[in-house]
Amino acid sequence: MSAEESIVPSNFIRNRVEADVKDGKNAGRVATRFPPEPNGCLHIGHAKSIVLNFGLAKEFGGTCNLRFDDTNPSTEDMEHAESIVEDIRWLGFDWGENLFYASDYFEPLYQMAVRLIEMGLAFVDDQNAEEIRANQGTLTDAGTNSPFRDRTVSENLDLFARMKAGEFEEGEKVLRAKIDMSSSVLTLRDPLMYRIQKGEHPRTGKAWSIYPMYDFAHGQSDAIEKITHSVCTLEFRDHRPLYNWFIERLELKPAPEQIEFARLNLTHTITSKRKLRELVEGGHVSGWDDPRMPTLRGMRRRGYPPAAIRDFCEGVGVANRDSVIELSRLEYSIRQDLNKNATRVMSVLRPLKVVIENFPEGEVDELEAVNNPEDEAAGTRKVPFSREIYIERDDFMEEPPKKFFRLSPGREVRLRYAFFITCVDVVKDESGEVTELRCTYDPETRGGDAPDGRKVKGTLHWVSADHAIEAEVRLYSHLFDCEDPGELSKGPEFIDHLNSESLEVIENAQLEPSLRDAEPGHSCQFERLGYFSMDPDSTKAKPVFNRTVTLRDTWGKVLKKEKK
RNA sequence: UGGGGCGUCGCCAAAUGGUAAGGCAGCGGCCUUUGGAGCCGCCAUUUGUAGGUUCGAGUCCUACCGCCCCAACCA
Repeated sequence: MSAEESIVPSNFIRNRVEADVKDGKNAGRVATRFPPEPNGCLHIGHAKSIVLNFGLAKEFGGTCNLRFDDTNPSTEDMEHAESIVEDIRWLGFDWGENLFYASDYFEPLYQMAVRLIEMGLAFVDDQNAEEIRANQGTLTDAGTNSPFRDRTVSENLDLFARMKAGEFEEGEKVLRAKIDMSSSVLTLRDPLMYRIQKGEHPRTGKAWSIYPMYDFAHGQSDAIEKITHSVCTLEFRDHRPLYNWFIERLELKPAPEQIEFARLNLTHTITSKRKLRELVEGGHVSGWDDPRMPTLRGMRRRGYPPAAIRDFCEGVGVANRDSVIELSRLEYSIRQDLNKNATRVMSVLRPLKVVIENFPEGEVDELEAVNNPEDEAAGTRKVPFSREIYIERDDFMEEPPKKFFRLSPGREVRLRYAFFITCVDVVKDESGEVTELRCTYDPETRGGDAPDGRKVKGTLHWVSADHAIEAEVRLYSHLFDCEDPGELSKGPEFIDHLNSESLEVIENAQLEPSLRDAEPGHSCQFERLGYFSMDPDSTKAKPVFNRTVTLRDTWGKVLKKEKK
């Protein structure tokens, strides 16, 4: 690790942990956990939490457990758990033997509930959901005590045991903590601890007919695993008093400490589980792994390197105030990684044929090209040059504006790693569309430099027409046309803000032949265009490449500005 | 509305009573066989507002303004 990389920005959580370690709290031990619910797909927001939790453990020589929060069998399944495992591994983290499930603790949790009943701190409530809600009170008014609140311990014990035994139907009874129905903290108004669910649990099957609620399960699970710092998002702030209440009453030691931080938000995207699902089910994207999705699977398919995602998550910092990160910050991390690591290749997205009139027909010249100017060890490769080549349509203009220094009639430019060429003629069809360029080349400039020292302003990428591989290229950009699709509570639905140009498919891109043996997942830079990653949809006959991210494009900026 | 949080540059974010880091974005320039990368420079006389305490305040106090979260048998 270089000195540069080792500079981890400080944040309030790291500072807290550091202070705890220094104070000798928990004998200096640090244990965190990442607690996903196996009912959805991991996304960039989860990545931040993963990086934070595993990062803390690593930095302080501790452990980070992966714990599935599987307390609601009606919404959770093992398929999600498996995909989550795969995603976290891909992101680059390892929990060793420390894979746990909240369902591992159903028995001890049940015993804890019994103890609270015995202490007179929990009771079985016969009210149904509507009644409980009605007696909950409002933000300003206290709730009212359940008529069943004063049942005797033995009655509660009996009822709870029978709930467990499956004697009651769903919704018929719940177990609640006896705290304070007039508390201004709503989570303290006799919160539910257990509800009855008759379905099958993916791991425990039919063994239980009662399941603990989040508030009753999470803190104690942390305590059982001897978690020292239980990091969660801001909306759980109000749950902290309850988190601590259970742990204190049950005298669970050492007591874990809940610390809340602000979840990650990104412009031009959404991370709400519900909305993500709507995108998939509504057919607005091709699936959970659509390269436009902010899911880890989507980003993987898009070609985002896991190290870049980690760098991004660390780079944006951790705070306890809501924030929205600009997408450009993510792209910066992606480019930074790929610039160092991706090999360069020349591919033409929108081909324009160029005939080199003075280059002998049938002859092929093998030119040497650098694989990665940022990494000498990446070496060089040979690229075939011949009489007919393709260049990018955008690289030719018949009537060039002032700052355009690519090809135009009479002008000389460099073909990268090859020769200087001069455009001598423009061939058009009846409609006036340019169909072909006739050029001459200067054999003296082989490799790209003129012995007489003359300079050219432009350097173009190109590919030999006879040698090129035809490919499909999918150009992606942000899924939404506004910065905050998630905040459109008033006004149009988020779905109405889908960017109609988030995917452009090019069917006949021409790739450099060295890409012939590439495998899906392979990332490279198409010089002057951007970074691309080979898609699993690829076939031998027709490779498919996804654009991961464009290169920074200062010429594009100039054009945009002049349009205005 | 009761409670809990939070307001530092367009976006993130440091600064823990000692005189406003850094990154992204943006803007200039240098360099360049990628209009990429790299390099150099510019970019908060001021921390939501108004008062107060102090030799000294982004940090402490008061009031006000604004934003977020909480009334699932979800997590």
